[in-house]
Amino acid sequence: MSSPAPQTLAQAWLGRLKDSGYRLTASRRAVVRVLAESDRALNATEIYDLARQRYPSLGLVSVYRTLETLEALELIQRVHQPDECHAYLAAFNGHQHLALCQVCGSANFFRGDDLGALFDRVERESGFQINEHWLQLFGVCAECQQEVAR
Amino acid sequence: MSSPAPQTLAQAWLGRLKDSGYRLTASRRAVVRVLAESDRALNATEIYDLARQRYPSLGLVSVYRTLETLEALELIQRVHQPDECHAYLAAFNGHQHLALCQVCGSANFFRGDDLGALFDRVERESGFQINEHWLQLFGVCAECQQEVAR
DNA sequence: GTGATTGCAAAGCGTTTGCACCGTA
DNA sequence: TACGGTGCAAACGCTTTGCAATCAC
Repeated sequence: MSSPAPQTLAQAWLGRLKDSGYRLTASRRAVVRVLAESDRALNATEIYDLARQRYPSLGLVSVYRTLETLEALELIQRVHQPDECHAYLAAFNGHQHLALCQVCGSANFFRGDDLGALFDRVERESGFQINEHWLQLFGVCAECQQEVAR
Repeated sequence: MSSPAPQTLAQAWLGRLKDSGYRLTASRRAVVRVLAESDRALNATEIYDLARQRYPSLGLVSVYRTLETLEALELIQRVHQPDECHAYLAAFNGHQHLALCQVCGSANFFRGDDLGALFDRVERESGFQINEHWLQLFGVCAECQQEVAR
């Protein structure tokens, strides 16, 4: 039932799809590869345009349906930004947080171990019970800073 | 030119609108009052429904246009949530952060003084230059916890 | 008086649904 | 072969635009 050890993220996702009872089709492969290989969050239209380079007869509807499936399997996650809240990115496990570059759009996860004290304080002071949190940083990644410096 | 000291948040916003050269109309007053008096983030349709209780001939288009104006003046801010990213809330100055109740929807700001160390660490370890950040907590407010306990 | 603002209707855009055909397992 | 998955077209819901009438100043 279980697939062989995957060499790439895309292969791992395809294995998960197969193991979950989904069929491996050209449409799904194309969408999966685009998302698994991207370092920035992409919306449906962007994925559509990129994936059609590999598989021209892909339909936009299949992109939406594949996004829904991948999100349900927690392989990808939706990313909210000031002017774009329907973009998707490979999901990470555990409590990681996002740093989004405002120049190139690249997304990087970082650890947020130091947040515990803040959460404790808020719960103590306000009585608010915290179930979940979002922490996102917006700025300029190291690479883009070097671009500007040149 | 400047308006008298306002007694309420709604009056303060109307003063800012007037001082900025906007006319005070019944539509704007209705939208301003609804938003200034709400403790939860509201989207255009919710504002429309609430504001028409005060001013029935209000048009939905005016809600959208007033939201645009209030956001440009930084009197309100857009709030992103997992399933709703076009809701608006009174804006707070300085670096406050949001705690959103998943039961009643109420929004509360809290201080995040303790974040400096985390940001320093991220900048040092990754070279990412942080310009802005979003921190939102999702959970249950003190009032709703008591409701459940009853 | 006059020009900003309004509500209506229509257009626009991104997303979802219905359906007959296709291709994976 | 069976039925899950597809692409197309149409429907849908939210938001924006065009415009003549209105109303704040």
